[in-house]
Amino acid sequence: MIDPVHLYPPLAQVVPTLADAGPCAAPMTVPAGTVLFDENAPCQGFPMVLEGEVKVSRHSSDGRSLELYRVVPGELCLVSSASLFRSAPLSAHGITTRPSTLLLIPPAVFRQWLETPAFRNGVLGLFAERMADLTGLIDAVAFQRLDQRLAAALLGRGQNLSLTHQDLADELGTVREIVSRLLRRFEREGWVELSRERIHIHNSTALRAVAAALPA
Amino acid sequence: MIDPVHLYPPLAQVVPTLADAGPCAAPMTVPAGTVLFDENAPCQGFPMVLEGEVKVSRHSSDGRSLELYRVVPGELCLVSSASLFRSAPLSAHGITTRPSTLLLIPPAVFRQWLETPAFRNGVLGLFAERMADLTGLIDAVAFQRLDQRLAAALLGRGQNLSLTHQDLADELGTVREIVSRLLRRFEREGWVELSRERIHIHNSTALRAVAAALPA
DNA sequence: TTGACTGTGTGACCCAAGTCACAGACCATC
DNA sequence: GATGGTCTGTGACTTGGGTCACACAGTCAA
Repeated sequence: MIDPVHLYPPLAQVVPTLADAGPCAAPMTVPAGTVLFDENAPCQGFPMVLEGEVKVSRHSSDGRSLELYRVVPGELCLVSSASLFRSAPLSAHGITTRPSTLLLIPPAVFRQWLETPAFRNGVLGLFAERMADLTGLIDAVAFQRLDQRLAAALLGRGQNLSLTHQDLADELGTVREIVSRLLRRFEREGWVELSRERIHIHNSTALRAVAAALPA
Repeated sequence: MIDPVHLYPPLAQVVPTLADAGPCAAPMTVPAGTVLFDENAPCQGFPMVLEGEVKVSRHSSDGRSLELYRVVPGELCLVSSASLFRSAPLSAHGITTRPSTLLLIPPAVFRQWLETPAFRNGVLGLFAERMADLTGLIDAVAFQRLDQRLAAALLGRGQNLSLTHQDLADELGTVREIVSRLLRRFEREGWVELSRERIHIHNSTALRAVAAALPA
């Protein structure tokens, strides 16, 4: 099993406690593409990601979708768990992007862990982090053009991305055609090179400039 | 002074504790329009609204602004306080919409209060609530047309609203002209009646239908 | 009453983004 | 190598929303 001690911040400090209480929550391993929770089926318990990645997104009535954020190892998935703190569930959609190992912490245990200040701070820190993500997303969606957001989405994943235009569209909350068009533009500028399910980045500096809305 | 006992949920249960620790945090009263915190000047401490209202919004580089949510009596302002749980501040703008009384809770005291489970749950509930607000806003901005959002913004404030088109624009993250145009459309439909700084709602059912994107 | 200021209405125009309808390209596998 | 799936490119068109440049109406104070 994965040693929780190597989980990275901000919950790392809690790990001793976690290790103590470890046996009470069975870690589970699921393949990529597993739906952990859904618009109308919140999961009961606090999923902590030990390995892998969970993508949390919202879906519009007309079939588009928009990624809210991703949960990486060491983090708790708060959208799902947040519903345990309020009456109504937060409608969002959680899916693993790759094979993942999760710890599903029962509410009772979670509440008990909250007794320790370090864990508490970790959780509050996570909430704060998520709020930052969401407010950032809000003004991206409200105030930025799609080419900027697309450029930003391409960065920070290495030189070679392996995904479809539809994947990017779902991430940005738009449709495939638009992504294709913009990527084509980027290619004509010589910033990227496109092939099937593959984007190779040649000029990340230019992309960064677009993302920051600097005049080209 | 306002009796905290009458503050409404979700922090109501905490009030005994609050009353105990009351003297350590001086309540302060400020006029409407007071800027509590700013993009680059987070307030140090956890402001709890006892009376009045705080509007939290973001501003774009090109002068537009978008309301994130409002903090009403009994709630803590989390955006500002959230920065105390992470390295970077959450850049947002907080301003009172009317004369307000606030309790500024010092971090040390706050952390102490977190020892009591009821307070903890209240705070986590608030965080969850805010996340719900924000995700709701995200898909409004991403997936809804402006007439829907405007209609929604008009509802739930009584029959007679007294505000300028610019106020609504700032709330929705758009510009005045668009709001004027849409309101004019609503007026031509006979749903509202417009005069200077005043909107009278004649047909809230129709507005609700638009807000819900039902075919007119 | 005369300004000055703040709000409102509006028309002309622009552009980003979305829609529709395809045509190919690539890939698997039978 | 035929066939059906998934992915990609693209042109034509629509449209929502934003920009600009005004005119004009209330309101208030000097």
